[in-house]
Amino acid sequence: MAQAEPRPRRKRGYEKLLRTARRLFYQRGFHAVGISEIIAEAGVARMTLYNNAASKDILIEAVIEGVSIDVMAWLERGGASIAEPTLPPAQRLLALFDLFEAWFGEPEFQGCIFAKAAAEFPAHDHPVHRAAARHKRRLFEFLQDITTEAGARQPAMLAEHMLLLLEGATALAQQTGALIAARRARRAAEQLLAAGL
Amino acid sequence: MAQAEPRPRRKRGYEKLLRTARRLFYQRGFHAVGISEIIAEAGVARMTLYNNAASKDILIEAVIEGVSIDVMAWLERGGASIAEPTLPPAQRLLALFDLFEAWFGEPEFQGCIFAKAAAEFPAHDHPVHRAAARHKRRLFEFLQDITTEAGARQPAMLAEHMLLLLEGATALAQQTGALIAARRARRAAEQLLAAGL
DNA sequence: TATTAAATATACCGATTGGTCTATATTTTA
DNA sequence: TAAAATATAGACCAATCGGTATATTTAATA
Repeated sequence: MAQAEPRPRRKRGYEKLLRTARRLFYQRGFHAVGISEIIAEAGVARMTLYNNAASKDILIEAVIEGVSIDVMAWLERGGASIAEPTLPPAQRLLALFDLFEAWFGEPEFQGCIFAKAAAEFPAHDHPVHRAAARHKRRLFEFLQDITTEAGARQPAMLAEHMLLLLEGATALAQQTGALIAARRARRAAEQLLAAGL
Repeated sequence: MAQAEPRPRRKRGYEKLLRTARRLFYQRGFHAVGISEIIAEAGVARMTLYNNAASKDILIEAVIEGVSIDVMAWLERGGASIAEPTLPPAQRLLALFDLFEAWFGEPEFQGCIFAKAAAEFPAHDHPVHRAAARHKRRLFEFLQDITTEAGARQPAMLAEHMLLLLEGATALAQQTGALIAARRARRAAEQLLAAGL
């Protein structure tokens, strides 16, 4: 019964390409990073890209979708006790802000990759823009599940308030470099929770 | 002999170039729009750019700074009754959210140009990034003046809460296309004002 | 009016862009 | 082991990139 293999190593080159592209796009921007640089840094042949993605835009879309999947999986798996069932829901929401503060402090922090994607591909019907919007919707639903569970009077509104604060804090932290934004957002969240639960 | 400094000549071509660049950069992104397209659309010679700005980056910096000046002047002049001295300060803060809602509804709305600039020029010491951060600081001080005048217990914190909500609403509106974000942000602002005044 | 700054048109540059093609080699799987 | 994916190197492409050079013309001011 030799079945416990981790995963068939299919498309190793493309996966490495995706990881490298994710890093470079996030650190320097989608238009600022060229194909040649990505494949050189990934140590991969040019055709490894075009055999798997029809264009740079589609590669970017795949990167964005990959990040979204990873983020949501991490949140739902219980990253930083957010989904910890023993904690009261309000505490789990506030834990999110602590988590964001830690994120802002990381040296690689460069803001929200979805906000950046939507900014660089402003057309609402562009696949990359749509992928970014999709993620924000997933995030909202994730928050709404918690506010509902917390017994909020208006779960959707409270979830949107949390999302507004998280989004604002991330944007300000990236623009001004002031990671205190997370702490300030947490204070605001505490007050909104007190009013809305 | 202290002479009156020579009146700067009008540089009509360059000013038209700046206006066109502002529009194109905002609508489609800084890296996505090339020099040739800008000068073609402005109907201006290539050298009109390079006689006034040493590089594309410096042109972008000038554009950003110009937008910041216009925005701040408009706010301080009393755009949409925000600086209307007859209104109570709390109402003036809330008027800002109504104003943002109207902005989100404009067909040309594409988010915050400063957030986009900071996203496309992520290096904190890049002149364009610094210019964007500068504007956010000005905005914060503008808000802080009002919260102070309103007699807030912690004017700085309240101002940052307002900024977080405005920033978050703008980011979400651009990414998801949902202009309801402004209305939701206003509701949150009402609650935070009630708690903080 | 003479001077001079500002704007013009156009040709040019090397580098880079995203993308294609081909022919060979390496893995994976049936 | 053979067949079928997958990855390889690298030449090649037209188009565009940001930026420079030069010589000419337009327009504002002293």
